[in-house]
Amino acid sequence: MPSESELASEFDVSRATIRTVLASLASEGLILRKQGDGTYLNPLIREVNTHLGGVWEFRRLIESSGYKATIKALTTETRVAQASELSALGLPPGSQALVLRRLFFADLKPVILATNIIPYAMIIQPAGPIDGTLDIREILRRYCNKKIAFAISDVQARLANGEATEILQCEPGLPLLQISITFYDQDNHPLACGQSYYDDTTLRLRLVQSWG
Amino acid sequence: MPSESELASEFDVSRATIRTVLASLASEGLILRKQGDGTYLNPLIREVNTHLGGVWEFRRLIESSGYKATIKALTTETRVAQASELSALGLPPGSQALVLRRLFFADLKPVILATNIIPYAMIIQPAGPIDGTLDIREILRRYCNKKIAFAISDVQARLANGEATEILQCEPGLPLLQISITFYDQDNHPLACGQSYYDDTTLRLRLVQSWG
DNA sequence: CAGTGGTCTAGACCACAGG
DNA sequence: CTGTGGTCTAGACCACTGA
Repeated sequence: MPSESELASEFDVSRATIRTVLASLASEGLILRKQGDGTYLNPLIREVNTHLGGVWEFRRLIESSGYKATIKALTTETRVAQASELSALGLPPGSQALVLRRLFFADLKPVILATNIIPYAMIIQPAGPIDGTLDIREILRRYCNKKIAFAISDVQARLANGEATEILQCEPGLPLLQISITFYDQDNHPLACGQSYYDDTTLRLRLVQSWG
Repeated sequence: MPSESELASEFDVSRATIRTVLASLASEGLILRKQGDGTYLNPLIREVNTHLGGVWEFRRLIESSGYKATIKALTTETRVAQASELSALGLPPGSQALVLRRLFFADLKPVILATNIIPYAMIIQPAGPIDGTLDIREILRRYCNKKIAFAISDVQARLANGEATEILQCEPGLPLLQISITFYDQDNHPLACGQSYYDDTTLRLRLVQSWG
């Protein structure tokens, strides 16, 4: 790649500005920087589908694995939140929540079953019909006017239960990745949570980590 | 937290220097920054054991989950590398490799069974006895004079096989997390690879991801 | 040796939040 | 309005690499 100075003069900005951009690319492992030598593209990066732990961006994850991603909204219902959801979202018992059930396909194969829970009180009223094929970030932005600052996720190995085997069309007893995630805003308030079952036989969860 | 200007004058450096540090902390989700307001510590960060996808730093992972980490070196042998190892490491068929087998304990419970493969040709000769309790980064640095630039890992759910159930003292058929990783240097050459089985019943793999 | 990235300075202006 | 973080400039010196 061109040197920092060359890039700086090419785009007519200071070298410091170029450096901030390159630093963020390097932290994701997209480029490799060698002091005294130069900056190089990482040729292996095409094989990676997850950067910086964004394990829940399923659409991008499927597409960067070379499949066509389609999202099918299974159900959109309002119900009383369960105990685990109440504690994750910091809600009082009996709170209503919007539950989005979605299925992600890689090409035509169902690979991820995702359930997202949003406190009903957080949704801007009047709540029109919610587009279940949207990214969770976009849903929170559009229907709740909230912005995700960070998320905490648990990754576990779980056996497929009855419902998951049926929807994902897999054998009972197949081990699946279970991803439980909670999204927070900048004030540390939980915005939404979710639980996903990930069939890793077709779609590998592959991530890169770099050391500057 | 103190403002950028305050920190700059306190440590007698420029604000740009402070910003570099804070930016790296924010990218790991350790602090939350709000324009027009201030910088805040993320109080939830104690509950997270993995930052930036460092899913293979098992010692740190165990300790940050509140357990005492001990590492037991099971075996250290030199053998012909297997097909999957040859392809991961870019070696010709028949190459010798050093195989490190290690067991990680959380308190007294075995939680992670890790196997690391290092090309024999990469080890600085004469090879003394290798300390199997060292971090893989430290092993590569000390015995190979190599530095890891980045790593690519696959995370999958797998059923415990006979050997893993025995060593990890778990039920046969228990789903485990399988982490397959390859380490690379700055020139994109593979340095080592590894395969680990992770019992997530005691130790949760919990990671944070942030959006600036 | 010349050129690279790594680090740093001392300013500047802007967008934004809170009182 | 003041103070915050976000962005940027135009320099500087250093450590390191490769020829």
